[in-house]
Amino acid sequence: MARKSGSHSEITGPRIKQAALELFARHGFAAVTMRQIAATVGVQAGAIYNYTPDKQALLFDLLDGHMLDLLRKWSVELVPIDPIAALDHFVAFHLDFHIKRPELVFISYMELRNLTEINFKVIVEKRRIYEKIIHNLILSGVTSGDFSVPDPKITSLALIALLTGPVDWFREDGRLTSDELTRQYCALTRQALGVSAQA
Amino acid sequence: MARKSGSHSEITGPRIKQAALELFARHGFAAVTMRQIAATVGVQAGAIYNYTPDKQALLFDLLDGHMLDLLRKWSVELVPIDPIAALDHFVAFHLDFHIKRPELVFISYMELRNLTEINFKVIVEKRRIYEKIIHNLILSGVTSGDFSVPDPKITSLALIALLTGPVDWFREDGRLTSDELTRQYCALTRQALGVSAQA
DNA sequence: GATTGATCTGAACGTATGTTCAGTTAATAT
DNA sequence: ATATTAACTGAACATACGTTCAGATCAATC
Repeated sequence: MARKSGSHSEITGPRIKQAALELFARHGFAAVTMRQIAATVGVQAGAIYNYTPDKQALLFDLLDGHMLDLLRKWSVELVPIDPIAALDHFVAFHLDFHIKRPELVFISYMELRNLTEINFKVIVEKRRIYEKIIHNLILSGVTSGDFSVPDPKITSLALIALLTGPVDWFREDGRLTSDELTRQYCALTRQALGVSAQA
Repeated sequence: MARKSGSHSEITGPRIKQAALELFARHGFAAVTMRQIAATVGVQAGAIYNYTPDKQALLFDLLDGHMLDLLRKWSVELVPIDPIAALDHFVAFHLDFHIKRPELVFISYMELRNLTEINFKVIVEKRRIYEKIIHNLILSGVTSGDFSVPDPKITSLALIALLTGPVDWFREDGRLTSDELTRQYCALTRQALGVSAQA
């Protein structure tokens, strides 16, 4: 055997994924060509096919990896039992996770339709699992009397939209630190869920 | 002259726009071909060029028309002076306008990057004007003491994200009527802006 | 019924696409 | 030194793209 360590593949593979991510986010999946990705990495288009079977797999791996990362990271969080504390915890987690991955969040939202039917279903199922987390969280707060919302299902969808919004405008080097962002969104969501002023 | 009235152009033109809108929304601007649009309308690809100079203009006209429509419709609204009533009015207006045009809202958010630089600036400027409306509305409520928010600028951005979210999931024939949706989102935004419980 | 001109067809244009693959390169192991 | 083979090149493949345009079509006008 030749080229075990010191091989380029260990560096070229991730670089292709990274280039695909950035280009898909900036120009859209359909508008990006394999040659553009290759040029960004510094290889010829043919070389990409040593690392992915086709363009579709390149997109799917990015989205599926993103959702797996999200679910795995949440599964090891230590979530408080108290609904209000749990809400704060979720808000902080969701904001932190999403703000650190603006490109992945963006393409996960808007390149779903470019997935094949099978790949689409895989991603949607993972998303459904995540939505269930916040839904259950709201339900437990309503049951305990800590939250006051007219419709937990709608509120959970609204909350995700609210908490994902900052991805569009938050900048790490902006006038707002991520800590301040979290504090403000904790207050905002508490108000939105009708948590009484003290606590 | 021949063919003044009874001309096909009066019907084909709008049909091309409509087909482009639906296809752009479903598959993305870059993924849609002129031949697909033509086939949807029932003409050959070449015929489209009687109605638009190129594919780019097709996209721009949709987005610019959408923003013009939004700003014009708001400009003739009779907005209450009282900040809380004005907020309710804005929430109802924004939800109603956006829910009725899910495809336009979707492509306005995600096809911006496929505009040429000049066209991009035109749309972003119109969007800025709209954002200023809700920003000023919040500022007036904070000044009057009706609202309690830590940062009006961030809150205005969060509010737009919150109020545009339903476009993704609201269905006219779903279990929620648009009136109920409006009522719930009025309550949700009041809570989010810290409006005290009575009123 | 001949003329007009807006509307549309159908083929062609140059260029670009995703993907394949025979062959070159170069780092490792013997 | 030689053999081995992962990694990559560069050209080619069939197909598709946006756009153009000479000519066909046909309803309204004279």
